[in-house]
Amino acid sequence: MPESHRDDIRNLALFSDMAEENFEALMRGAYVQNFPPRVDLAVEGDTPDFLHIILSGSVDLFSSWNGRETSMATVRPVSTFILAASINDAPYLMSARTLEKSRIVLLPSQDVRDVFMKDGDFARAIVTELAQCYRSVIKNTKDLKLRTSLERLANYLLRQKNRSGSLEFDLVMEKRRLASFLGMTPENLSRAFKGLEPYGVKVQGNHIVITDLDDLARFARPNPLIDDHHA
Amino acid sequence: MPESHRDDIRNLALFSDMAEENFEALMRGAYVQNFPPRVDLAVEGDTPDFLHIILSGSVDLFSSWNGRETSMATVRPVSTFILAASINDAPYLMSARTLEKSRIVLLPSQDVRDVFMKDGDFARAIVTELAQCYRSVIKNTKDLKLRTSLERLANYLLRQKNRSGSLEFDLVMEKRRLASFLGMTPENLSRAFKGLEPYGVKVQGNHIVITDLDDLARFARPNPLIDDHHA
DNA sequence: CGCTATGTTGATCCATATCAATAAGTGTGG
DNA sequence: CCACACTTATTGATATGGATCAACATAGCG
Repeated sequence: MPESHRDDIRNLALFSDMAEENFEALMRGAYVQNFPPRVDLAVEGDTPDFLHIILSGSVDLFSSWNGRETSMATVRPVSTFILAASINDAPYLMSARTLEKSRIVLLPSQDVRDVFMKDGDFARAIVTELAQCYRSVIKNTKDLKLRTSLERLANYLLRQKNRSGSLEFDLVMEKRRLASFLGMTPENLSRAFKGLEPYGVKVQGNHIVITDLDDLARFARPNPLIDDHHA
Repeated sequence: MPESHRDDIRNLALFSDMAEENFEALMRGAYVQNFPPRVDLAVEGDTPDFLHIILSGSVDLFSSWNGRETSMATVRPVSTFILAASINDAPYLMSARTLEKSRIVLLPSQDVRDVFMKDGDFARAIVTELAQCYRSVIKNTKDLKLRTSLERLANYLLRQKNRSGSLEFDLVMEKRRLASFLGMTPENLSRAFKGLEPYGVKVQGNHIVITDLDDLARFARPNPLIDDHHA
């Protein structure tokens, strides 16, 4: 594995505090792989052979039931995914698929569990990571249960505005997937964008311009306990 | 604190592996309190002063936004709640309220974090607990996004059947709260119960009888990756 | 025993899904 | 580089799941 990747991983909060020898042990068993778009990395129900770390590209986490499918999250560099399943040695609850060409590190789950058992600092870092994941999912549940689809879209756009730091930005995923992520159909998303026009949202393709932030915020009523990710 | 409570807590997976002296340290700062029904134990947004352990009774975890409210989970003995917020020292994402007369242990969050920092076994136990919580919420999200309310109710009844080990059981919560938990209105729940009659579900008050398990299961299509809690 | 909260039922309304048709991209191979 | 195929996005018409409103019934509880 190239030195630069090693450093990227080492700098992740999850790995930055652990003993050097334990980190080395993990890296010895790790390997990096490049995947083309639309490759299945994991299927829900499978046992987690590897903890995944995404170095570049993006990965969709999604779930299916009874012929229906929904997008649960998008993973972007540099971060890990399916940590809970790896640690618990329990079946994946979500499938993972590359959205674009992606470079991914695979750490054998058994190695991760071995180091977890002997390195208290690693265990503590995992706690922090899982607590954040847990809180993110809770926020997502609140978003789903307490808001209409129009409100979810409005707040999503405000979050994207904050991430980009600008009132103009491009959507980071296909509208089709955004709809699924927000829990609606593509048709409904299309109409929802139209429905936000009166509140100062302009849409051209995947380019968004917020022309009246106050108006949009007044409608969306963003709330840190739902919308501030990593808080 | 009475010896019997001490043992109940010590036997929780979260506390069973930690060093005796650290457990004692936690217990020294702990105190037990009895609450009547409908008492607010925590309000979302508050900073987590205590990790709560429920010894008897039951507690509702719920969230609000913009005048709407939804029940997120029910906590029953013996287990802890709002662990993620306590460890992260981040604001509560859910409010907590006793549903009935409840006996609850309060552990100062600072003590918990102190022991967490020095006891690797405790840290590992927290990982296991959080990983389970995380997976539960993910399952809940899948339930919400992939199923209609009728399907959610059908699968809920099958889960209750498994917990009780019998085709006849009583609902463990008010229908009003069950509706909120399942993401529907009380009126809709009432009609959903009616809608399950053709599949062999009999309802009298809060007593449920499943008269045709196969038929109900054929409609509900339960799935371990959504419905098997603690798996 | 009444008071109050919960549960049911009916009528209606609204949000969202579905179905269908078209348009607009996007990628591929000739 | 273009033509074709295929996927995605949009728009309209319609259906339906679920919410809301209102009336009434029921059950705990003081």
